[in-house]
Amino acid sequence: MTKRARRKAERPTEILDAAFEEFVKTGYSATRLQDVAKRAGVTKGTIYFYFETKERVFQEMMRHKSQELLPDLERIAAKSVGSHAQRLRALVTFFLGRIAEDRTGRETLRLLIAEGSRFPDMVDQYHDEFMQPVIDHFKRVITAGVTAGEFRAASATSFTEVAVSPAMLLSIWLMLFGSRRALDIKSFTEASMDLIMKGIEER
Amino acid sequence: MTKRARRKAERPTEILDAAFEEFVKTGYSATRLQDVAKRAGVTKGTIYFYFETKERVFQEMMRHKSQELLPDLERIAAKSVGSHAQRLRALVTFFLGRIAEDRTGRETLRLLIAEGSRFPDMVDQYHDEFMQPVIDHFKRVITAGVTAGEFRAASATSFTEVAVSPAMLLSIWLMLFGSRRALDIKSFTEASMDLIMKGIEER
Amino acid sequence: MTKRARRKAERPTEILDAAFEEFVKTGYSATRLQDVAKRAGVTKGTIYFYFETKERVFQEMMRHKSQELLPDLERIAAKSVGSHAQRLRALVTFFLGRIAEDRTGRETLRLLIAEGSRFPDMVDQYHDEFMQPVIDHFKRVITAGVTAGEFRAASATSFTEVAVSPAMLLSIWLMLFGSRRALDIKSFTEASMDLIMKGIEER
Amino acid sequence: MTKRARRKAERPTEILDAAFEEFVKTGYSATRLQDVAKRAGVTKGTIYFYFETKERVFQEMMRHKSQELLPDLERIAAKSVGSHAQRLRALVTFFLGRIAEDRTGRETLRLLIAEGSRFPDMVDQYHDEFMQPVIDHFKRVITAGVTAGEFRAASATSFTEVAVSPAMLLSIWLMLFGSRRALDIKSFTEASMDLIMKGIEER
DNA sequence: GATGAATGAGGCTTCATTCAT
DNA sequence: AATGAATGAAGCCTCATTCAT
Repeated sequence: MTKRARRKAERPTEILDAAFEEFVKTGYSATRLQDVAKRAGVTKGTIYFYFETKERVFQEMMRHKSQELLPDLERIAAKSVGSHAQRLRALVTFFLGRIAEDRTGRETLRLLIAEGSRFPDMVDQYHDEFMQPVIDHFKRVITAGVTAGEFRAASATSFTEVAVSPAMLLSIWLMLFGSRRALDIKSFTEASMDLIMKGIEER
Repeated sequence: MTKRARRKAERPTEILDAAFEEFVKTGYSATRLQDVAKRAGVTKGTIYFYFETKERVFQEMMRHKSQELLPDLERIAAKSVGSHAQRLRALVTFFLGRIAEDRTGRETLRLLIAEGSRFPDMVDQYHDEFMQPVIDHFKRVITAGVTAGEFRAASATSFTEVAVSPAMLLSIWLMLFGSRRALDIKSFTEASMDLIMKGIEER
Repeated sequence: MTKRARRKAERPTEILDAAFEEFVKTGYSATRLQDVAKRAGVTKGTIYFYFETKERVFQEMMRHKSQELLPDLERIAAKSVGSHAQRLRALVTFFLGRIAEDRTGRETLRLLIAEGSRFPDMVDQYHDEFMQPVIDHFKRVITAGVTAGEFRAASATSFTEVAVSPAMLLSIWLMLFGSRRALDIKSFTEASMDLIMKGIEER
Repeated sequence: MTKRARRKAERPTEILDAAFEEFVKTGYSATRLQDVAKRAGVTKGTIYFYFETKERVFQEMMRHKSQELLPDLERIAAKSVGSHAQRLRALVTFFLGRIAEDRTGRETLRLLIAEGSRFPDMVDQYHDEFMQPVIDHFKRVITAGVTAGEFRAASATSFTEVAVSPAMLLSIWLMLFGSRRALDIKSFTEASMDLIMKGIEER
């Protein structure tokens, strides 16, 4: 494959990466495709060669950026061992840690929240392909723990959305306040773990 | 007071209310002041008689809409009675219930998330005047409960941000998925209460 | 006459004076009647009570401000004595001196030049009621001097517009460059006088 | 050079020429870029492709139009021969003749006078790059004539601004009154020449 | 007489999109 | 494939003018 051909094959991705940065910086409406082009090192025309409209660029970018967390989560879940409590701890640790590190995931969520009403399908997709699977991961481990007698059979274990709550707070806090009103991530993670484990364990 | 004077006094609020609806519908950039005007029953020019720029309309609107929850929270906290556990329950119940009912609060948060990078001062203000006070309310009750021996002295009770997590998940879920992917609010509230109370109570 | 009545009678003049300053500062189109009102210590509505439109304010202001130089010139001419050379010297001295001092006259000319194409009648009026009379004043003295044998009978004395030239240069220079590129008015006046007198005197 | 490239190279000039006509017709503030575009045979957007703002269009246009007289003046001065009196005559003849013919130069001056307070740098530039050089041209010839004993050593020859006066009167007269109050240019030139030459010649 | 809230036409400017090269 | 000149719809904002009080 020639260097030129390689570049050609990478163009769309380069454009979507550039689009991500620009959309994050100024939001959908206020972002100029001109700036996306400049950041990607191409010209406006080139963007229109690969994507029909600005909307399309946004949608493809979101699709492109949304598919990174889930595989890792599955990998973690697959190879997790030990008691159910240990497995749940591993899940929580990984998940919160990932959110703390993963700026892309947070910004994707931000864009989803910001532009959701303009792109309802995208929101549905985010729910079905990310949110619900994440909740289900938790549900699987927790339900197994209940069956095994490690966790209480109660509303806290049957409605696992609540176990994901700390992750959501962390996401929003980091995207909103970032460094301006810093959050002690380590303490927050410990507190979350403490609350969740003590909250569901059988006595 | 004459009819004219009465109108003048009410105009700014009418405009800000209309602005809220429009900004919520399409976001800051994509909202036309023209439409805000129409919704408020005035013309473009009138908006500029009361507010300098579109940015100013947005900021004033956010300020106007942000100051509704806190007083109620304080009222609840003030007149709460019983054990610390009972008081915490009352707080959680009120808070989640309020989020479920209060579309305005959720949409305000949505706008803050969406346009935060454009209005950093607004974000700081939101943290200082809303987020932190809410956390502090929880901290006060929980800390008192720890002192009284009702709650465990542990990370879950020292880092009270985590107790607010369910509220954040509920907010985001409702603003994002709304009716499209309904959440059983009653069950979620029960699960949250269950997790929090069991998670922090002394055994 | 009551104080109120007196104020009332002065209002139009106050407005025109304010209008002069504002129009001078920003030109006809860019001047806001709002600012004129504020400077005059009234509100927009009041201006419209006295004048039909912005155009009218401008026209009346120009009429108001244009009628100050001529009477003085006539007074000087009337009471001038001595040889024709002495009388011409007096005229030149007064005229250049007056231009140097009279910011109003210069700014009026500036506005006329700037907005002339919008107000052709105003230009005609300026010519007929100011420019031509000034030239005629010079012509009267110079022609008398020629008849008396003091001045040469030549084109320089028959086409007296040329004797007014230095005044025009001074006007434009002061209005354009003002203090930024200062002109030595005393030297300029001397040079003008020298040129004119030596240029037309009989030998 | 392709057709497209040729257009691109010519566009800015075409736009500035169109801008000149429109600004002359209605002044800076009242001129619509829309009309400039139409006259240039393009659309609004195209103007903004080449120039940042309306102000910029005006400034570039003034720069573009201001640089036409001086080179000719220098050419005339360079190849002038004969006595100093003859050389001065040539200069005056050329200068007044040029002003009479050169509508562009007069309109440029008109715009400068009209909009000078909005564009002070432009005024300074006009002084430094046009006014002063012209005066210096006259000064050079006259001073040489004084040294050679042809002209008197007096204020009229040391302060050469005065020798430029007739040109200024002619400019203003033509731009203000134009055809409405016609001036006999030939007679005016003769009278100017007569006054200047007799006014400075040694006897 | 005077006020100033309200109007709405109109101008500057931006930017998604097109298309000839 | 890629460019970038050109378009023109659309939005923010201004301000002359009106008119109820």
